[in-house]
Amino acid sequence: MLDIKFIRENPDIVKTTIKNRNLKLDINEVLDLDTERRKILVEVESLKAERNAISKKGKPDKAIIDKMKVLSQKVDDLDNKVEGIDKKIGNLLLYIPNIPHNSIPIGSLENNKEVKTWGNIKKFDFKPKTHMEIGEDLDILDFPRSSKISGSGFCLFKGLGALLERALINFMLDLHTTQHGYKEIFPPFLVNRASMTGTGQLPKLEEDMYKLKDDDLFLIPTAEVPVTNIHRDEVLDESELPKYYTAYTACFRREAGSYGKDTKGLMRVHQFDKVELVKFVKPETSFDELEKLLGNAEAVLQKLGLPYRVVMLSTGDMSFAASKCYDIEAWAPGIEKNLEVSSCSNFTDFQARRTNIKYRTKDKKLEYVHTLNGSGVAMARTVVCILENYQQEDGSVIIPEALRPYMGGREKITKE
RNA sequence: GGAGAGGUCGCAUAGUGGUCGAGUGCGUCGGUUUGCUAAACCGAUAUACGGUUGAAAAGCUGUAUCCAGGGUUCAAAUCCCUGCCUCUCCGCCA
Repeated sequence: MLDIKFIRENPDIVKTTIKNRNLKLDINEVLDLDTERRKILVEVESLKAERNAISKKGKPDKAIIDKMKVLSQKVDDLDNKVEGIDKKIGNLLLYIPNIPHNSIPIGSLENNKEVKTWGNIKKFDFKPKTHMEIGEDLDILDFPRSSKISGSGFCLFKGLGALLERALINFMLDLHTTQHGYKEIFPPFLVNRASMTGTGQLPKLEEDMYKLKDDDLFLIPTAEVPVTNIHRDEVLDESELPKYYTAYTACFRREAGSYGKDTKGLMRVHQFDKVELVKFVKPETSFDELEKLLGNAEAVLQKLGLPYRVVMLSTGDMSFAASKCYDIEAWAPGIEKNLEVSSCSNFTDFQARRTNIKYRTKDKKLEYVHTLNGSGVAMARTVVCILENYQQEDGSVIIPEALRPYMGGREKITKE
């Protein structure tokens, strides 16, 4: 969320932001409430000062107690008013988006800017199969049975398919920890309400989350949630920054409201594996750190030899917490689609304010850190791309060289 | 799951209703002293939200915060209730 002081002092910037993001939102209500709140604060605080002064003198006589009763009643009333206003302001602030960086295009979906492509789209001498067909033919993906076990939108990996999944997890974690300087984290997959609110999934997106009602716990939709919350309500020292974390977790998404869209195979499933990258950095470095983060995610696809493009999202297409965001889309020749396998964002201090993560500067001041995260990368769709890009006419799938050490030296997936 | 103990400033501790403007020790920072170091001594030592002065840096000032949320009271760190977390023991368990 934004600082109310910033909104108070820069209403025009905020209004322009809302317009550029194609949102309909009136910040005048917040500004009016803020003015009213400060007016009441002046009044109630002076009453409290009076009460404290009397209280300090020790046991009062009857007349003074009567006066204090009246005074306390007034304080109560005004306190309730302030509390009510605070709640309203808090709610409204949750819907005011982050300020986009001035390097990104203004507009919506069609204004997204392709900033890079890598690799060559492979030409096939035969009609390439979809990953569903490949998975079934090789008996490594089993959708009928995952439906029996759990319902639609799940996947059962078998044999070398399961090994491929495990190999990808290990390959990515090793790459990020040994080559890119990230610390490996294995967090809880269930988190409490405070954590979900901190990273912004709640209260807006509660419908999209799997929830354990009896315990008020949520299944994480991404490792971003537990990993960012590692430092919630903490003050880091400047010398500790930047902090780089990488974590494998399963991710759980209800995908409510996306019925009928990309529902086939592994493109949009309720549970998928992902290796996530999370950074806590000093404000002045965060946009450089975003470029590095993007490079770390790209490295995964390059080593796997999967062609992709990088898209800089426009103001209208970016999540409201992000100031700048790149999507990486890998090509899947079977289903003939670009699949989003990573999204790398700089949230500036938007998330840090919400999660209350600060750092102490050399001259002992407290500042909010900047947080970033990106997928490095999301597994299910990457499996789609590997199967479809590396398929052979005989039905087998060549294993990318980078993964072979993780698959017992195997070079090919064939029917066992 | 059962029984008990506990949660106060960076850490450790004191604090059974008003004089708590939260004491003390340690740590940290600044200073004095000193050939240097140590010791000793002196001083400082939070955050948030307001108000106000100022061009700004910063200052002055008020309020809140003793795990969290409710309650009692003219007045709560202190009394009551609920929740969360930690520790000890018992039970169950991969």
